[in-house]
Amino acid sequence: MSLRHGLLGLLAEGPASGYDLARRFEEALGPVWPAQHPKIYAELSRLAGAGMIEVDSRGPRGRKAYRITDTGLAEVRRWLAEGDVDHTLRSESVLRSFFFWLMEPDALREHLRREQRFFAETAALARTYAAAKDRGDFGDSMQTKSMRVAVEAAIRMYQALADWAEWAQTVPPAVADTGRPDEAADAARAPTGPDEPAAAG
Amino acid sequence: MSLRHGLLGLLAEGPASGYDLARRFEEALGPVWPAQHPKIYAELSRLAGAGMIEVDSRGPRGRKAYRITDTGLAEVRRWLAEGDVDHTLRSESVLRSFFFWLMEPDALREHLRREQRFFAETAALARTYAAAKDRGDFGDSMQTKSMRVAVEAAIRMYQALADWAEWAQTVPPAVADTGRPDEAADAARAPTGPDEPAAAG
DNA sequence: TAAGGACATGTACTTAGGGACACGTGGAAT
DNA sequence: ATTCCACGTGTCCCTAAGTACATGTCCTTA
Repeated sequence: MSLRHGLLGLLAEGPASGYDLARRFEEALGPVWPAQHPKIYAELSRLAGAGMIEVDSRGPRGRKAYRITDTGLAEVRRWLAEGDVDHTLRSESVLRSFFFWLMEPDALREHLRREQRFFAETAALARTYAAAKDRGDFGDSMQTKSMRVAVEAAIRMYQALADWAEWAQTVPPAVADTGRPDEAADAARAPTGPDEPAAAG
Repeated sequence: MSLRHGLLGLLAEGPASGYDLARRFEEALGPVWPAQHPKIYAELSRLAGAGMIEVDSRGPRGRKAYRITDTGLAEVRRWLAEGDVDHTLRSESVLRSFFFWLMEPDALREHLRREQRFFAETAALARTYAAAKDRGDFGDSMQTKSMRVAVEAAIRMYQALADWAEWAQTVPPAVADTGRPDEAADAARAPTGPDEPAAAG
């Protein structure tokens, strides 16, 4: 349940409304931890109920800004100190790659080109943020420095994926010219013996 | 709903039971797309209902092996051909990094060391699979080649994250000596004006 | 002054994910 | 003979995530 801690972490930087937090999630945390506003408002209520945040101020359009409490601050810190990190990297791009052999060579090439472009552009975008931060455009608070570290992760991951997509385009000749995809597919549908052992571990 | 397509993709390689598929998801697809057996069995029923798979054979302990149908095969192919790829990379590791400024310098250093080690080890493990495949240990079917491409993604992503964690350890001096973490936290709790504009986009 | 868009908060509903529980079988080793 | 373990399939329930819907306000611009 990292949304809870994401919200607390953002509120540790200063008071913010649900709307603010939704925007920050979309803009900054979105790529690594998506969250829509309904979830955020719901979680804020829960956090307020648990005494981890409290209403800091009320603004124009029913705006409610929340402030983190000592309890809330202790909770984020506890979460950060606790070592159990979930290391799964859900990636549909990589999931798809397991099944590239089912694609037509042309479609695959086109797909990889698109993926490469997307990842390269995203990496480039992250680099411009990093450059702005390094120039000091956002000040040099500790929060900004952490953000810089997070952006560096984005740069490296997206660049790695861009490189991967580029590299994969050099492989397809081998993938493509092994035979028609339908051979294997026919084999799959044929009533063969029950098992083949799982391949990779 | 990629679980559905993951299952269809695996079944395109040949008939398999829910148990087999659960194992393959855990062993091969786990890091990029986790799925537990209850979800898998449920989804298999749904797929069978939709005529995308059918029972291929029954084995010893009530074992049911499924086979993909032409409808099912068409559906995976449709999914693969359709361009809408969800590019979010849910990563708790990176999410946490946004909040590194809330951690004590020592704990942070230790955390980063652990992360680096984990990612490096995972990358190394992926490399041994890649090497085995390159030696031809798993044959050279098209499926194996796709798997090799997927493994390459794992290698590069995990290596990127390992490098990132290592790099991050060289930054902390700056993160650490900017001031006591509690200053900012105190500021967060202080009843200041409602807003500061969201920083990064 | 009318209209459009950003601001702002929520509810309702549906699906996905994950853990706990439940049950039974076949084979291998003690 | 018994015991243990891997095999094998499922249900139940709670939480998380995501989409659609609903409502209203303030400000700017045509």
